[in-house]
Amino acid sequence: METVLLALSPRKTPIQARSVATVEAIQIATIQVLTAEGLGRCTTTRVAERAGVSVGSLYQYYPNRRCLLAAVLERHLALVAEAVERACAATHGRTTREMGRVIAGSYLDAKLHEVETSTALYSVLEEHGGAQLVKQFRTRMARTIARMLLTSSDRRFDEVETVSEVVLSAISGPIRAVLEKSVSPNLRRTIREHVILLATSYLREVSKKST
Amino acid sequence: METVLLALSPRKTPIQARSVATVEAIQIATIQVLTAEGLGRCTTTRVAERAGVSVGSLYQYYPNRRCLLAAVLERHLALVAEAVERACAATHGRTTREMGRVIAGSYLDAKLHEVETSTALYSVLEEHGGAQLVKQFRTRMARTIARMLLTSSDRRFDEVETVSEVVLSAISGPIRAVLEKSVSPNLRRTIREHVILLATSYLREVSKKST
Amino acid sequence: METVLLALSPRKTPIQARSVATVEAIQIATIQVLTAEGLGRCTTTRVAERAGVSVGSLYQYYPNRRCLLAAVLERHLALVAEAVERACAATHGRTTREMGRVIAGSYLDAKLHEVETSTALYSVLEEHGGAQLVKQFRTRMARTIARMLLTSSDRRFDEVETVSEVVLSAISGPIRAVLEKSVSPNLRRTIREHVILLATSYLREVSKKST
Amino acid sequence: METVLLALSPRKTPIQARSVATVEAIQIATIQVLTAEGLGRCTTTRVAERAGVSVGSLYQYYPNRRCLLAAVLERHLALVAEAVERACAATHGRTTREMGRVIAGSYLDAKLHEVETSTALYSVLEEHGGAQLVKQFRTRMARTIARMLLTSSDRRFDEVETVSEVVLSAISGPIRAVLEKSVSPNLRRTIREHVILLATSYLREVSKKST
DNA sequence: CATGAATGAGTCTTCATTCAT
DNA sequence: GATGAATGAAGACTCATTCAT
Repeated sequence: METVLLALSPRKTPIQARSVATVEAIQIATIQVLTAEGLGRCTTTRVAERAGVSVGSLYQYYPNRRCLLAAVLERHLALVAEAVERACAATHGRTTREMGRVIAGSYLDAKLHEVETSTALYSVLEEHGGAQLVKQFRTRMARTIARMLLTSSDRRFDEVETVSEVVLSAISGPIRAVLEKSVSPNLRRTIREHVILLATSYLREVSKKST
Repeated sequence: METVLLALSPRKTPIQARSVATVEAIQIATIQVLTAEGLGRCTTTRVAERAGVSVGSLYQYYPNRRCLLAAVLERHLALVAEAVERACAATHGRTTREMGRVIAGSYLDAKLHEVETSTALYSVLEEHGGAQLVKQFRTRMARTIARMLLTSSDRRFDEVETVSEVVLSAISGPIRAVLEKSVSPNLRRTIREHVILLATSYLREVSKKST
Repeated sequence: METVLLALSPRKTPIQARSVATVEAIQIATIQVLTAEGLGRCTTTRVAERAGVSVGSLYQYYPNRRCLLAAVLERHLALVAEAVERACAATHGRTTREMGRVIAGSYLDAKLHEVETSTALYSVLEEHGGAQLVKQFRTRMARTIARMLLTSSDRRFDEVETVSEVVLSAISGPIRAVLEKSVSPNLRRTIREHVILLATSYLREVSKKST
Repeated sequence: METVLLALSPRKTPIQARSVATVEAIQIATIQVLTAEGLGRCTTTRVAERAGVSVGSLYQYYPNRRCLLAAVLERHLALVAEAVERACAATHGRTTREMGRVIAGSYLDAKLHEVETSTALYSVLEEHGGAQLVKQFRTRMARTIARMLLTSSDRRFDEVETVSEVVLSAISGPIRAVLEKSVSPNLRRTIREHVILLATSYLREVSKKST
């Protein structure tokens, strides 16, 4: 619903322009409230207030709180997934080392790019079908990664499915830690390297040299 | 909180024994309700009912809902941490490979040992200071691991702090995935191996051979 | 209200024709929504949507929801009243038995003729001044009946007022029952006969033979 | 639920006494609010306020508004049904005329006995499954009446089922009219006689002399 | 100490109505 | 005139917490 509104709106007739602005404002407000107050206090009223619209308007675009949260989460996940997919697409046929680098790097960067949102949304994960959404997007990304791994120029993988799911989930742990603690740029860079190391060394370990 | 209560009751007179039983019942009930109904519907009334006591009694032991949840979470984290610490203690002076194996294995096993609890508690993490508790316990475990790594018989580590935090958080990602999806015992074993691989290969990569 | 609008538009210029069509559509939509969703969920928005017009337009014709409902109810009551009145007019001077037959029959038939509407509107009765409207129309019908009874060829009535009000209200009970239960055509015919019997026997009982 | 609470409470322990009082207060308040404000404005908040308790208490005894209204309606219907049944039981074996008199009389008296309640509840009929409740109780009463009619000392009935349902519903129409208009005691008495006449003449008409 | 009835602030959600376009 | 986005008051319902018994 909301995705549709956002996705397709090449022509913004005056009326729709207002709507789009409202929806946008609500999305942003949701993240702000989430960050400032926490999931528990992220009420529809507060979101609407922060967005500068009435509750009624909020409900015009989202059937209920659950869907609002899910929509915001989904949007974020989609952005991250797309970033990773773009990076993977550009790395087909390269070495496994480069692939590991790309996986860890693009994921980390995408998340860091919207730190606020990422952090705010962790709380939404466990409820509102958030877990399911994450699973869905993770599967989608894992598939992309698996496809890429099969094109490695120097190594051959068995069980690409499992392997890609494991790298992905392994990476997200440290990333989360980085996001939540406010680490110094320096330490952040160090950790970035470690995460890449984690990915590359694991990938090498579970693959065989291809002649 | 609850730990405190327990800690302060070395002598169990009949009356105190009852208290302990009640506290125990409440803890268990909390997890059950959490599992069955979700954090949102995990109300003090429901927990008390399930535990077979009155709400009033519940409030005798926990000043409020927040503390109840925190106590349950803390207890779980403590169990896991202790398991990992025990395992680490028994692996001082061994090879890095064995250490990686032990870290991943003990953590995974401890979590799997009380799957229900682990899964139920994920939702509590983001609220009620759960994140902080987790951070605290993770730091404690990371420290234990760091100490162990320094005793490695075959390898030398720089930045043990960072390394141990990274392994730990890297491991928890896949573990969580295993817990949430109900995977077949077979796949579970496969993943277990992969997680161990992940840990050992990373540890080798970030260390140097010690002469 | 709506009746007024209709009354005042003998000439139907193209524009007014559209208005009439719109009003008609709204009336029908109201009954449909009432039937499908119940009074509580019969909102102006839903009615407008069903009628294929905007809420704004609906408010062009009816100042508020209350009036809309009242108008629909009034229209229905008027139809029934007119049917009964026509039947009565054609029965002046006949026997009391025929009169009872006509009262019960015409009322029942008029109601059955638009079962949907009748049933849907029961819920409107108790609110929106519905009760008052009903009272008003019932009085009007009772008066018509009273006038007819006085022309009976074979019987003489005292208290025609009371008598006609009693028949009328007595008849409506069973009719309603027929409307609400979905009875078989067979049983329906049986009940029809009984209702007629009810009316005729009562009328005979409360009247005296006229010499 | 509520019926149960009321029905069985031979021993009123202190604690229950409070509950019973609360429930009673809520029931009364409901009728008062219904009378004073109408179904539409009969909100749970208002009822609670009028009853001098908190909304929370109301919801302790009734799961939702619907059930509250249904409970009040049911209680009233039960009272009326019982009155009619008692009267019928005492009239087995008598003449049909006496039976008609008893049916109409007891029904009318029972309703008049709690005019306020009766009137207030008409609005509840059409919603909240009220219609169904009424149908249920009417069926119960009709059955009682049917059984009685079969014992008539002077007349034989075919289709007792239909007959008793028709009398019952026929009677309720005028009764309602009496309740809603505030008629003079005099007219009320007149109408009472007419209703009885209605019942008796119909019963005679649909039966045959038994030898 | 245990109990569980009572409280009422705080949620989500709906809907009649208005008014800028 | 038509439209439908925006409004916000109001309602149903929940639940952490207290306290008289």
